[in-house]
Amino acid sequence: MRKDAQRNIEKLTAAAVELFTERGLDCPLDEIARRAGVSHGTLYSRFGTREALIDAVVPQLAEDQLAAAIQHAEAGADAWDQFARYVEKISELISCDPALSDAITRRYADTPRLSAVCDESLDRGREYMKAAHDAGLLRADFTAEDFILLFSATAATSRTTAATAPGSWRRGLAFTLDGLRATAAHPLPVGPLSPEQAADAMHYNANPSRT
Amino acid sequence: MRKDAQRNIEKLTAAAVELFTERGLDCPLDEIARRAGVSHGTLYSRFGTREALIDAVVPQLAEDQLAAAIQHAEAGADAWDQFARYVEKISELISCDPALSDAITRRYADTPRLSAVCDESLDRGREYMKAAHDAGLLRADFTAEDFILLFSATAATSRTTAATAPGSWRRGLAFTLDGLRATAAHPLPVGPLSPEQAADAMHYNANPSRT
DNA sequence: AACTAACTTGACGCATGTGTCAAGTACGTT
DNA sequence: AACGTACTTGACACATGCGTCAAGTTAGTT
Repeated sequence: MRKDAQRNIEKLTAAAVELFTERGLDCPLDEIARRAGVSHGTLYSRFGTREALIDAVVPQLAEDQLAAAIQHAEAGADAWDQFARYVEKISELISCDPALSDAITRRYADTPRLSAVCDESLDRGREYMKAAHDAGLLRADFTAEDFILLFSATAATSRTTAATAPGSWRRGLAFTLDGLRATAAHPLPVGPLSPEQAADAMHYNANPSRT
Repeated sequence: MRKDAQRNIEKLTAAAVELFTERGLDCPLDEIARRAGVSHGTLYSRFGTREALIDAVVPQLAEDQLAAAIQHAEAGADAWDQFARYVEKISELISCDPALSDAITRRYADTPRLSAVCDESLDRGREYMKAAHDAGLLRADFTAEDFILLFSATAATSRTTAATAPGSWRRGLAFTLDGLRATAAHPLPVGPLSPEQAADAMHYNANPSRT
């Protein structure tokens, strides 16, 4: 690898981090190249596909932030608190960083490293869930597959209200969390998603193109 | 107005109803023209803008369906039930009909007739809310402006899971509704949206274009 | 049946974004 | 310092979608 090529990769990586964070993983590749100060041909020749660029850049970003979420959760007083703080913090990440939002909701499929990072974090969520179940604080019919319902709801709410009422996803989430306490439970109208359904829903490639 | 022009308007209207319902209010105008069997130039000369077409076509659609929601709500046994059934039915409309989803979440702004229809339905929602408040069944800190949080969450969930687990928005909503009962209430982290914020959030023109 | 105004057409220009490739540039080796 | 290869460039082709308009067509009046 020649030095100039190496330098370009670094410039592209840095620009990608910035733009992904500002605008989400679907931002125009041309802009990334422009901000990096190279032609977009270079970007294609270095990374080939958007997915490859994402997978080269975002996992680190995600890992750092998701680690912070775990830390935040650990400060919880009891099992419920930890569960709630975990969900809140992930939601906060989703609402503050479009890149994280797209990562966690699995907007792009061919990003194995990124997926691994996110899966790992979800595993932690599952532990908090289990602990809260065992403590009898989280309603028993909440399953690991329900996380996606929480996160996609928050993602939508924060997108809708970001411009006018930035924090209000917290309000929506608080309503839902109150419904997740064991004491609030009423029978649910439909069963949980199967793990496969949840995985598919996660890999649902946004840009709805209801076409 | 010449007869052929009249006929074309009818063909366009019919095609628009179909495509809006299938794909949402943002479907390509060219396709509507194609399905109507006219050139897209005709569509532009008859309606001028997408908003004008929407406002000519969707209010009727919305009115019918929203009326059904009211009817569905009325069947509830008590004030809570009516409130819940109202929210559920609106959510169902959102999840089954992309046109309704875009209408209710106010995806396009310059559609006065459509807005009026939606506002009217929201007013009914407010009445159910009030009754449920008065009966002490709905948590006191839920405000009219919180409806948007509910609906945008459902819209997102049903978009995410429509392909794999069509009914699961009901599950997410059920969690939240359980959190809206007076008995489930815990203090909220942030205050309600102001009416202005809610209005802005509603008029938030989707197609996020986080640009 | 001729005429005119209303109407329709489809090609055009515009903008955004993806992905490719021949030609030109520059690295670093000899 | 000359050379070959790795690398970069920017124009190109492609696709989608919006919006316009001169030219052609048709309705319906005289």
